[in-house]
Amino acid sequence: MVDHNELSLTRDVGFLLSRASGLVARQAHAALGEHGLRVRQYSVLSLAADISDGISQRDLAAVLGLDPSQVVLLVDELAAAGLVERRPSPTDRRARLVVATESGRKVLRPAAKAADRRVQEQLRVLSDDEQETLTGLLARIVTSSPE
Amino acid sequence: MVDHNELSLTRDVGFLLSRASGLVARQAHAALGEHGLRVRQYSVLSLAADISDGISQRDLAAVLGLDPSQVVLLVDELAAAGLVERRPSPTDRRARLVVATESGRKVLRPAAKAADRRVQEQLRVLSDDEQETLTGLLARIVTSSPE
DNA sequence: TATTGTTATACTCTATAACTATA
DNA sequence: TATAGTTATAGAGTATAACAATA
Repeated sequence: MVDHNELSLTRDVGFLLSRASGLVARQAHAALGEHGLRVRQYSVLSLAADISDGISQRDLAAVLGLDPSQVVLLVDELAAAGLVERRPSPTDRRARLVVATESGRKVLRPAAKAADRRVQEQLRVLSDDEQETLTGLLARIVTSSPE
Repeated sequence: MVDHNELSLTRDVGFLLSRASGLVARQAHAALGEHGLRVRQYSVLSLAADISDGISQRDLAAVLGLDPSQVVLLVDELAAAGLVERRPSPTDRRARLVVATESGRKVLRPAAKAADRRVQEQLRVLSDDEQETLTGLLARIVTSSPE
């Protein structure tokens, strides 16, 4: 056995972020899998459902922190499953707006609930206030970072 | 453009953890790369250096949250570079203890400093107190999770 | 029987470069 | 010239299963 308090990694923010993220992602992945979604697909579908006019793939990539080429494949998969569709942008003939279909919204709602329930279970070591604090700190890191 | 405040993902802990972790890992990866290390290799080397008697691969896997089979490859790479060595355990002939070599410690120190500097730059949106709070919250999530 | 380390495999994630069509 | 989307590729991360040696 190993005493965690002796280890520099135990106080390393990068390591802790990676570990915590991995643990939570694993739970989310398991919960979403029962609804036929991977985490990445879920996040794309969630964004497409949030923005009723549709969102360009470029904006999807920016919000998700992904390369646009990765978004293409994710949207391909969701479109093949009938959960989103690509519509031509009325203002830019290069762009294609990704919109959640009715079927996509029907899948999204219970999937979101299932994932949230699982993640909440895992975060129950933190009080509601502490979870709020964590969310706020993480959001500031994310929004302050360029690119 | 997209207004972040309208999006459910912007308040999703799992998403924020994944984004923040990715952003920090990218910086750490860039800084460590200049010292010939990837993030995973760095964390193994750091643990091996912290525990002077050596640490079994099984314990490495447990602390790092990795599968033991992944640790084999990481230790292979570090051993090939002369940064760690595998010693037979005096008490268990199945186990092999991973120990940092003198050369490994010489690589580790500046690498750790470079990575820390880069990550600190990225986290400068948070005060020292806030960083402490974040670290504490993350540590509780990690240590409270089974497996 | 269970555990330590190992090999193997497959899938996902991440990073990059290059191309097309439009702006 | 620059941008939106696309295709292609390669390396790294992650998840499993199975096996030999040892406990």
